Amino acid sequence: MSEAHRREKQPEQVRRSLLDHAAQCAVEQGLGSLTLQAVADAAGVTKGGLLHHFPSKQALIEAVFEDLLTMLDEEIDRLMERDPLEHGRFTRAYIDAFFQVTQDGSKSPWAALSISSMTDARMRELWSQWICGRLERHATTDSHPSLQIARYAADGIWLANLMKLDGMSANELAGLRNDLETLTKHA
Amino acid sequence: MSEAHRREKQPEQVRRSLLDHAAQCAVEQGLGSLTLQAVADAAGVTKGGLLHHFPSKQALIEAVFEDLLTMLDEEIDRLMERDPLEHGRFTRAYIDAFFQVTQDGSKSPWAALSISSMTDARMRELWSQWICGRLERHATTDSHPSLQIARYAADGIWLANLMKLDGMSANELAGLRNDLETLTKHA
DNA sequence: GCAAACAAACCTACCGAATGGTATGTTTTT
DNA sequence: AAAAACATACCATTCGGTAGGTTTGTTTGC
Repeated sequence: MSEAHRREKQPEQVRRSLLDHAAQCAVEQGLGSLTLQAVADAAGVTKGGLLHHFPSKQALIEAVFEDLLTMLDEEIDRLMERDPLEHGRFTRAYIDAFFQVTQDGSKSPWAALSISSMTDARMRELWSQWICGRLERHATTDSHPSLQIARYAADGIWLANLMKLDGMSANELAGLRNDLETLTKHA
Repeated sequence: MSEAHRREKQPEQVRRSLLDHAAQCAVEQGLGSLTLQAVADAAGVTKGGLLHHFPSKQALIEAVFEDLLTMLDEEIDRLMERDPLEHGRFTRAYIDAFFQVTQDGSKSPWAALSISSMTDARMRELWSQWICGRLERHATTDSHPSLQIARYAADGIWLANLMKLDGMSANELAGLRNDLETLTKHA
């Protein structure tokens, strides 16, 4: 049925499309009830085509998670470059990055993904490794207890936004973000 | 095969057993891949027996969630009674209750449950209503920004413990809890 | 430079296991 | 006798994964 068969091959674009649409499908239907067929349809290929790029559902999900993790990592680097203050630089970038995806509410690709990741050992490992590595890298500037609390609070706020049917108001979020930023500076 | 058929009927106990084992199964395998058969087996009844108590899978899950929510609610009341200080009384109880389940790590019945609840609109509603109601009740004592941050941080810590393969050490948790408690008192 | 051969990128068709749910029977309680 | 508390048997479907085909791209041999 699909013409992907007959059009010129674009493996990279197809792969990207699969990752993006898988994330989106996961958001809309929840990762548990995510189906290969739905992802394939959304990406404009067949299930067979999908399984050519990702040999199993698990592989697909993990790839999406790694993809998002990489994006987060890069975004944090970007934010850190623009921060003149050394103390708490990573923490502020972490908070900012989380507030960015928090604003998107449950529309964010992170929503369903990171949620269901907790039931999956492999994904917990990926996340655990990432955060541990990052904290180690910035141990000299970001290990103060206040900064730890601030990061946890950012996680909590992110979580609260997922739990709410309608996310928090922009004002509310701005206020909270300000409070957290203050926390990272007064030390 | 089972003898539940032939033994004396104990609807209340069976119902309780189903709720408990459903929670436990959800923790072990994740709510998404939770199966009625597994729950029924664990509780020592057949799938038919389970479906007699809970007409559908969704109904079972919601019942478990409501059950846990009720327990949390009662525990918080209990903790609040023993707190002499008025300011931040609810917040401290909230934090303490969350640290209790946090200590259990991913063994806690809350783990998989509350996690997957985010993909379910009905459960988000239940949680949302509970926390909103509670915050309204204690508006005069628990609406200070610092308390809000403290509660969010408690959520974040709880979350972090679920993400880690091995939870935090008892020492680490104790330290964090102390920090949060301080946050609720200096105003 | 140009086929032939090979590999990569898809698609179609199908299978089998798992699972939620139904319908109905049997035993116990009231 | 009626209803509640179970069990047994079965159905319909969904969904992940496999097998093998077809088309497109790339490399190799001459």
